[in-house]
Amino acid sequence: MQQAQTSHDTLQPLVSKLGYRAELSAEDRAALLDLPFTERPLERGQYIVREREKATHSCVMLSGFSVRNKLVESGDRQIVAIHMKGEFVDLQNSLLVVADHSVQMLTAGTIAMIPREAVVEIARERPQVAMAMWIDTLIDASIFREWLANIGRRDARARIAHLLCEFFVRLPIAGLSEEAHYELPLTQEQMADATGLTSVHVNRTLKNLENEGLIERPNPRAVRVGDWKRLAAAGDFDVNYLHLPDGDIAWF
Amino acid sequence: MQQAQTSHDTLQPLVSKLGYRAELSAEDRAALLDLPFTERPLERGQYIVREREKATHSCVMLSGFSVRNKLVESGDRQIVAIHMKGEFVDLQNSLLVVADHSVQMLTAGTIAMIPREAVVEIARERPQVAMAMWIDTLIDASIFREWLANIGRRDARARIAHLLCEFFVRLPIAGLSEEAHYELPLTQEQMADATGLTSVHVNRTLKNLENEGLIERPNPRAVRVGDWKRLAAAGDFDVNYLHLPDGDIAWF
DNA sequence: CGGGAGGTTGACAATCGTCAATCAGAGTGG
DNA sequence: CCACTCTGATTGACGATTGTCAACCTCCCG
Repeated sequence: MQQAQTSHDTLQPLVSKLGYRAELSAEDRAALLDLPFTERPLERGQYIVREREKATHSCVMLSGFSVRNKLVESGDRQIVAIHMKGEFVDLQNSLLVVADHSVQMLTAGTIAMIPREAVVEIARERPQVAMAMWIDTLIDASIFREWLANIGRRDARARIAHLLCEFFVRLPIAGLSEEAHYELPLTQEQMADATGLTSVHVNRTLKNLENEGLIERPNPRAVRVGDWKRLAAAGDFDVNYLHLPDGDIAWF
Repeated sequence: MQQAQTSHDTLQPLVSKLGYRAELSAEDRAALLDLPFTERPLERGQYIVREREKATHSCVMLSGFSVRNKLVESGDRQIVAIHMKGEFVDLQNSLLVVADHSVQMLTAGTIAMIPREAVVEIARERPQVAMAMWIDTLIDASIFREWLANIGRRDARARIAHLLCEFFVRLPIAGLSEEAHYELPLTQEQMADATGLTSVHVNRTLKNLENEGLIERPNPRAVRVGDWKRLAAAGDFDVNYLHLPDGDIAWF
């Protein structure tokens, strides 16, 4: 079943992630690693799925960042989620058949494409795998809800602070940063699309957070958290919505 | 397993709904109807689950309306979903253990409370039921994404029009209205909490839609759709995100 | 060296929020 | 039947957060 060009461990990031969601037996893990897939390198800006198309595969991020976004009539874009290594990007699109949003690469990276039928089959055969994927979907939904509250009821300053906090927590868990600084994979315009603001206002808000010492920015894209407590307070940030396993939330 | 005071058909609205999501055998349906539950009448404003609490039951709406909401630090409320008859209200809360949002009755109504373990068990034993519930969760998430785009990237007029369109489509499917008019279960303040606006602005926006003939309002809570095409256009409304079975979307 | 994408800044406009008063309708007790 | 009260709807005046427009800057890359 396996593609020749890839090793048997390619899907390991996925297995690790799902292993947090539900107890998986050795057989469950082996079955996941044995899922058929095609590895595909993608460039920055490339589309994985387009709104209204029928998706035939589910994708797992192996490296790089991607976003899910929707277009509104005015032509404006709303980014509804950001995905990183190990995450399942469009279970929804392939199970729901007609995609209700697009998925686009934010940076260059690689994905593993798993045929829709293989996902359905493993879910049918292995209840614990199905449960883990279901819980993964539930956590996705929890993040959407938090974003709704963020965009609907917080001002620009809090929205940006909240987004920075979310990266600050999620990146190290995906093994993508250490210590208190990281490189943002988003342009200011993309941050605007994620927070319901404009790029101009995002720029001003970042400057503001910097002036007050909540963050430092060695360069426009790098963020160093100057004062975690104050940043979290400014963003009204409470990790609960990420539903992290106990071990990961020790210090937040 | 069944509670004495309730009939064997009480959960039928749930079975019908899940039956749309995936093929269910007669045994699957019987197993769902046999789920243990407690029927509970609730008053307007009563809480079913509170943020940060541990939920022990999943609830199915039997009558009335409920909302899921989150509070932000300023004390403002964001309504993230509205539920009606037949819908599973907090699968998420019970599987994720710690609730990331509250669930509150919008009107008086009754719910069926199913113990968390019974839900997990039926999902483990019956792959098709698990699949249906999973897909249900995916559709919930699709609605969250549409709301994100609505709140993040549309102006007040479009947000309100979109909300009215969503009710206009969902109510008859739940068997709760006919023809082109319905009674809104939301106060204007609640509409504001659902759209990220203020009640004052909701009021002005409704007047505006009325003046332009997109809707009529025999009384403040009743809505009669005056011109569906123009209302849908004003709200940038596209039913796709509700992922309705083909039979239901004929005329939208 | 030139081009382009993205970041930064200022002046100005507008959507939307705040505050506060008034109104309409439903329920309640006398 | 009539105050009385309470919630929700309505309206106006005013203010502010955020958007628009446009210029310029900076860095990277071919």
